[in-house]
Amino acid sequence: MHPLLQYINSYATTLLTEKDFTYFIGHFIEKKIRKKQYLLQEGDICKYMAFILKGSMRKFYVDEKGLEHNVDLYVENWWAGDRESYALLTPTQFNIDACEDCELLLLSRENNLKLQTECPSFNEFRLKLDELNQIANQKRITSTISNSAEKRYADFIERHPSFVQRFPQHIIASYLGITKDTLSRIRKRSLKR
Amino acid sequence: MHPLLQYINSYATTLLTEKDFTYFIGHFIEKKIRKKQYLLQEGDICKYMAFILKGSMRKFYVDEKGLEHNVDLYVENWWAGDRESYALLTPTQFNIDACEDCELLLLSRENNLKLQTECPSFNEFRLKLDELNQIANQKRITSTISNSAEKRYADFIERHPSFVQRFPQHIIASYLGITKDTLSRIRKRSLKR
DNA sequence: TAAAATTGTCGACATTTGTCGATATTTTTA
DNA sequence: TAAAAATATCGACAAATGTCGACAATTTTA
Repeated sequence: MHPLLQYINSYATTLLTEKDFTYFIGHFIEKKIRKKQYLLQEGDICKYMAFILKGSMRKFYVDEKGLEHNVDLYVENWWAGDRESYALLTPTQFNIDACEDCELLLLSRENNLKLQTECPSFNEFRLKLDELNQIANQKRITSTISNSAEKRYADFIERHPSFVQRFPQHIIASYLGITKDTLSRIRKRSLKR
Repeated sequence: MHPLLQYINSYATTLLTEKDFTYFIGHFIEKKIRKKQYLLQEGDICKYMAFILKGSMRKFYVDEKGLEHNVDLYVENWWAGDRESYALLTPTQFNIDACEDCELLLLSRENNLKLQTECPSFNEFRLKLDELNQIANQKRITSTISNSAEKRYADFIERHPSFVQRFPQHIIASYLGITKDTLSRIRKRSLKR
């Protein structure tokens, strides 16, 4: 089964048939991008939401001092994009690039709206996904405002065990809001226990 | 016009008529709660999402040391509740209480689902609200992981100027992930400029 | 209105985290 | 395969933030 069909149906109560899926998938554009290539760059309008079939990506912004801050990490079966820019058609402040070679399915805003009206399963899926997303954001915010760096890293490992292998430490550190040096110390300390 | 009708219509493209609204509002329960009373307590299932007509509330949890961490602040025209518990019917780890006397409109999960299927404007509104919510969460996460306490407080004032008057400092401090003492110092420093 | 609770501030000190330059190792590129 | 870039670690020191006890001012409660 196509991974996107499997994914959609894992969220919907009324399943998409293989036949409907053929129509459905026609609204997506296949795209491959190689490691370090950009899907989105600061100043662009985010034209597509990208469903990741294979590979990993990160979203980051560059502050006044020129430092990168990684705000999101993505792997298979996640959506990469800047929702603010996508919805409001404003220039994004973010960059998204590939951390590993990627296979993506791009969905434009127009096709997104089209599927929303034409395809009830997709609509339901969208609501469900937003719900889960909000739950995940709540957890991340809660952890970030109330825990030490050490506890945040422990939470991170628990929530995303595979990420530890797939993203370099300095990117994970930035995602957690700490420096690579601090993360390095935390890991060293944790070995001693 | 009823504030909830005004609110819904500010998000929907197809407006709710006054007549439809009469049916619509029938799905909500009016409730008043006084300052310091609880809407939700740790261990409860969150049965209702509460639309705030008047007043202010906070969502917080109590850590192992017995310290409160304020994860969300709410005022008029916001929704208070724990979405994870509401959607998945799991016991919540959060508490929600009133910071000022409140007038609320409660929407049960059943009525929520009912409105979703029966009322297209509500459905559209829900999607739109989730979208804005995610954008706001992205901003909060970005600020929290990449800025100093001082900059986070400046961001907070910019995004929620009225909150500074309506919530005590120690609650705002906790919301920002810093101690009341640190916030007190930050405010003192900022006076000198 | 008096007592109690809440709120905000402060100073001294402790702890956590950041900064920077150096270096070793691994991975990528030419 | 050699050179370059990326990654991870380290120590010394600096800066930011937390902890704690005290206290004054304000608000709430009885």
